[in-house]
Amino acid sequence: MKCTIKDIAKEAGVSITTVSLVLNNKPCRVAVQTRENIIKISKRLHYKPNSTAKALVTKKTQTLGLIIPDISNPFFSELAKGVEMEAQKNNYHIIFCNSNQNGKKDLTNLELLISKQIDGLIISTSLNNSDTKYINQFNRLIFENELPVVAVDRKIPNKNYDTVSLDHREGGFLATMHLLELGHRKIGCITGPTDSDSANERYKGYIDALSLYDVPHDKSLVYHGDYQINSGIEGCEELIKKGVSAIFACNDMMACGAIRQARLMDKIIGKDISIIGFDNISICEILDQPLTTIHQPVYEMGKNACELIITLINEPRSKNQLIKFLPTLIKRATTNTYIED
Amino acid sequence: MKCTIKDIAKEAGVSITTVSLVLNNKPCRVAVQTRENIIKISKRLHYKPNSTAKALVTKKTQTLGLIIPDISNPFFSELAKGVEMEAQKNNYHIIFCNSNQNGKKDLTNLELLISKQIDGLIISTSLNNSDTKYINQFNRLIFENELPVVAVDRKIPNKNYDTVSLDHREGGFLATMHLLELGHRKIGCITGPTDSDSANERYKGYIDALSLYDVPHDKSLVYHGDYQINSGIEGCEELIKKGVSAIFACNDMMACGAIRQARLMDKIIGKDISIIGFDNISICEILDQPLTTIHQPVYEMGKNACELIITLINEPRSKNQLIKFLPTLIKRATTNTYIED
DNA sequence: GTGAAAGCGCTAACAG
DNA sequence: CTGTTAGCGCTTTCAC
Repeated sequence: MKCTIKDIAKEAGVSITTVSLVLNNKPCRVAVQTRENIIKISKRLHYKPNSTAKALVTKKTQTLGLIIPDISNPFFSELAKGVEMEAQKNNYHIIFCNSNQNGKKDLTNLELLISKQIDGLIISTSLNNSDTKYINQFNRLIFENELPVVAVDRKIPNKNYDTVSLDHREGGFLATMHLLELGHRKIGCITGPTDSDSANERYKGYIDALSLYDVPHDKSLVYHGDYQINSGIEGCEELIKKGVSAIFACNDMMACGAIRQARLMDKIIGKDISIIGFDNISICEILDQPLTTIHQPVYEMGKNACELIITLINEPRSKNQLIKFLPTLIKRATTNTYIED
Repeated sequence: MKCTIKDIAKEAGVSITTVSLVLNNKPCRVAVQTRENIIKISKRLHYKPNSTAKALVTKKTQTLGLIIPDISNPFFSELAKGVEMEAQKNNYHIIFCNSNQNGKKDLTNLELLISKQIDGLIISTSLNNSDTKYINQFNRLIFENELPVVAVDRKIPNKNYDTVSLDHREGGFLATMHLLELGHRKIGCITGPTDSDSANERYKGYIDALSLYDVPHDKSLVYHGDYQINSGIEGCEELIKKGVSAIFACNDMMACGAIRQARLMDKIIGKDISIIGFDNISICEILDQPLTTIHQPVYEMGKNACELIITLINEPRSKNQLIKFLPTLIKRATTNTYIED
């Protein structure tokens, strides 16, 4: 039932070498007739080469590892899609591992993937700057095994691998500029968690834009959130009390919370108050008042990371790349021109 | 740098057999001292067994294939998470493939996965009943390679593999019963696409509930949608005109559309009209008026599918299983007691 | 207690 | 144009 290269060789009355040569389209002069015969037989027998055996000798598994914090997070599932689609196109397979925001798991997953002889790794790490012990072990493993690595979204501490990420600062800038251009001057900001680099960058972009418009940076208009819906609600309440006419929420979840709260306070969104989010999660469009937000080209980032790792595999000495994608503004219904009251 | 069993053997001054024995904890009498020495050396050298080589001899790769239509769909990413978490627990890895709703890709993906010697397959197929040619090839491949298979959510046409799915009919029933119990009698239904089994089942559940309450099934109160937001909008408009006091939308996307439309028509949701969805996608909670809906335990389904495939791998003769998960009602803010006007 | 040797399915020199 | 042979890294009988 299961047939190997041997069975075909026997059936065709040739050596396994010849079969291997033919089936791999090697530039080798095999008589057209033998060639066709071998192909015919391999089809009849439904021959499927054993990639495990092949990998053992070629040292190439055509398999990539993908380590992410959580596949059920829309950001990462979209990323995974981009990676996988590109991989499929290039005859690679993806083994994915959830690390569950647990830095230690990044390490154990890496060990297992190395055991599996992956050709390259794409990782959005869960390692924190404080996990020194794991970080060192992680980097040593990569080094010892000469494993090509591409970091996505978050860089690996203490080491500069090729990286694909988003320019979060530019995103924060874009969002705030949009509000400024609409005439708003008293603009509140609900930030993300302070230990997140990307959240901090978004916040920096907000400051950048304000200073470009010579708007003094009033720290009392900054509410420190945690990317969860509740901090959107609480932040919004506080900021409205302080009289802001617009709010930049550093992610869409918090923007949703802000909308909810603003309505509760009888504000009409897009009139009494403008709200802009960040991420462009799918829900933004579905809302009965679609959310203005900053879009991250996540799919493209995944695709790109995959392209990059494949290049790295084929040209190990290619120079280190640091690709930053640019976010874009998606204007929808929650932001509008400032009207003095 | 990369070290094999041989290196350890040489270093320890023993044969590779002994090393293999020790490192695999084989019930073999190896002197405690040699044993400890081998373990120490393998640690020092950071030995990582080559699973490719191991697989070649054991015929087990500890790898599972996961074929799904689209990882970026929240349903499937949640499913994938359940599968992967359980796999990790059992020392299996997951190779995932998107088929992009393309039945033919199910086939090519399967071929590649077989080449990779996966131990088992979990699949939510994109094959339609009409793809006879591919279906037959698909089923033949599985059979010839004696590959353990678990179908999730959607069954593979023409063949009864072990299956993990949701009782969609019960879900439709639950949703409609909820509305009936609230006193509604003129209940509209926005269905899913007619070629989707699960959509049809949900609709059947709606009919079941109506008949239980002796409410005649008025076909004019059924709007045939396609699971997209727009059919929710259009369906809602039509149904409101027909004077329904409640709507069962067969998925949450359409329910969102319905809410949008109802508001546009100046109806107060939960008062003038009750709306219930299906799926419990994450957005339901975030909405400023959280959606009442039917929850599918997707994560558990993934976990279960993984458990099932592992059982199947270990006990190939275990009897065919057909696991149906039960949906649950999540009461939130969009449904309420019927008030006569 | 430990080792020699065969072999998993395949590729790749090297011969002929 | 085709076959012989060695070997990838590991497990597993069987012998010592």
